[in-house]
Amino acid sequence: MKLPKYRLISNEIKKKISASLWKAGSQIPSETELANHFSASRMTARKAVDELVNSGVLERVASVGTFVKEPAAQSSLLEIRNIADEIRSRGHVHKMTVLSKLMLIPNDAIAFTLSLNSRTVYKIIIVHWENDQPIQLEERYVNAERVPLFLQQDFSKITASEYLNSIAPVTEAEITVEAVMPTKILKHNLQVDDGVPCLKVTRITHSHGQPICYAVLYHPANRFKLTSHLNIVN
Amino acid sequence: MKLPKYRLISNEIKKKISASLWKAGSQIPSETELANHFSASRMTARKAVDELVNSGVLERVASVGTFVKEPAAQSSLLEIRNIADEIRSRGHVHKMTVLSKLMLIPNDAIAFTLSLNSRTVYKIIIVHWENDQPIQLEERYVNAERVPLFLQQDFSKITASEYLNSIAPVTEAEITVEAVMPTKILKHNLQVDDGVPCLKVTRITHSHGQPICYAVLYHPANRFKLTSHLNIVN
DNA sequence: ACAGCATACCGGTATATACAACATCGGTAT
DNA sequence: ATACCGATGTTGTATATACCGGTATGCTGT
Repeated sequence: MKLPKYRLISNEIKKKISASLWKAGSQIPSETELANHFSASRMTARKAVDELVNSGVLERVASVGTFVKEPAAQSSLLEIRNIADEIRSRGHVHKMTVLSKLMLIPNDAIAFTLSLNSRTVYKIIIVHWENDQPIQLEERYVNAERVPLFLQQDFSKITASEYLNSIAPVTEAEITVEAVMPTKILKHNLQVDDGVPCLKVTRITHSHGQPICYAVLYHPANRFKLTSHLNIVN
Repeated sequence: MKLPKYRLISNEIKKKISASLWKAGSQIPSETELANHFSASRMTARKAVDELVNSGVLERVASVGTFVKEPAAQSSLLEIRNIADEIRSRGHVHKMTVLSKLMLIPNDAIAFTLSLNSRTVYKIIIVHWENDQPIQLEERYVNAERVPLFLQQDFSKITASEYLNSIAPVTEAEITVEAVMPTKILKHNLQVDDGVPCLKVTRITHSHGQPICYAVLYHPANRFKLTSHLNIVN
C-alpha cells in the first residue's frame, strides 16, 4: 500500500500541527516553500494542502497565506460530548449522584438492542449536577459481557461514558432526540418546574460493531440545549 | 463576479444531472472528453469533476470512469435531513403551506448571524404536512445577497432547503436542539394538544464559509423524533 | 469454444510553467 | 505627514505533458 506523494506531504503537515509545532492560527510555509522542502512541484504541495483545507485543518487566505485553523473546527466531525467536560469547560462545578446501580435480566427490547445472549445487563441511574443544579439524569444499560467490571467503578471519580470509552471506544452511535414532559420522578430528580418540558436523548453506542450501551438522558429544557457543529464533507 | 472555468464546467455537469440528461448510475464522459468539449485541459476538467466528487454528486472508479452517484447513498454520514424526502420515504404524503413570505430589514441578531451587509433579508414561514397532519413549522431567514431569487421559487414544487442546497450547498452547519412549550400561534399551526412540548431545532447553515440561512424548525413532540447515525472516525 | 494476450482507454499522480488577482510592505514624491 | 506607486510574495487558475496501474475489450492462436 503505497501512498502518493501528496499524501505523504499532507501527513507531515498534520504531524506538525498535532505536535503543536505549527500552532492554531499561525501561518504555515507557502506552497512554494512546501514544494521545495519536500522536493515536489508546487501543484503537488498544493494538492496536499487542498486535502487539509477540505478536511478543515487548514484555511487559505488568497494572496496572503495558509493558516492552521482554530481548534474549534478540528474536532468538528461529530463528537460524543462528555457532560462533565462540558460543564467544567464552562468553568462550573460538576458533580454526580448515583441513584441506583444494579444487575438485572433485560427485557426483550434491551436484549435485542444490545444483542445480548446472556440474561444479565447492568443498569445504572445517575444525576449530573452543574453548580448544584441537576442538569442531566441518565439511565444507562450496559453490555455486561463486554464491560464486566462496569458496576465496580467509582463513579464519583470517572463518568460512566469516560469509563466505557476507555474499555470500548465508541465507533458508532445512534442518537435520537425527543421533547417530552417529565414524569413525576423525573421532575423531582431534575428539579424542574411545572410545565417545563425535557429533552430526551436516547443514545445507542457501538464499539467496532458490538453494541455497548443503551443510554437515555433527560435534560431540563430551561437549562439545557444540545448543539453541534457539523462539517459536511461528502 | 467572474466564475473560474472549472466552475463553469462543474455547473454544466450539475445542470445535466439535475435535468436528468445524465441519470443516476450512468457514466459521464471521460475527463479527456470533457476537456475537449469545453475546450479546456484535462486538468481543468478534472478539477471540475473533483468538486462534484467531493460534494457527493459524482463517483470515480479508477480505470473505468466517472458516474453519477445514486441519490440515496449521498447523505449517509451526518446529513441535513430533508423533511420532504423523509416523509415520502415513509410512504406518506408530503405537503407544504407557505404562511408568509416577505423581504424585511433584519434585526441585529439576524444580521450578525448571517453576516449581512445589506439591509434586507428574506423571511419565509412554512408548514410541512405529513398525511394531513402538520409535522414541522419552519421559520427561515435567508441571505438575500447570496440567494437573490429565493422568494420567487415555487415552494409547492421544491422545498426551501432543496432550493438553497442547489444554489449554495451546505458545507457547514450549526444545530441547536431544545425542548420548548409551544406558543399559542405555534400550537394552532402545528395542531398540538395542551401540555405537549415541541422540539425546536435551530439551524445555521453555511456554504463555503458564507452564512446562507438561519432556520428555526418546530416539531410536535408526540409526532416527531430526531435521529441520527454517527460514525466516529477519530 | 476458449484461454491467453495485446491494446486502447480511463482515472491517479506528478511536474514544469505561466499568468492573474490581490495583499503587504517599503520607498518616493507631494 | 500623507498619498501614491511599485516591487514582491502568495494563492488561484489554467495548460501541456508524461507516466503508472488498472479495466475492458477484442483479437488471435490453439
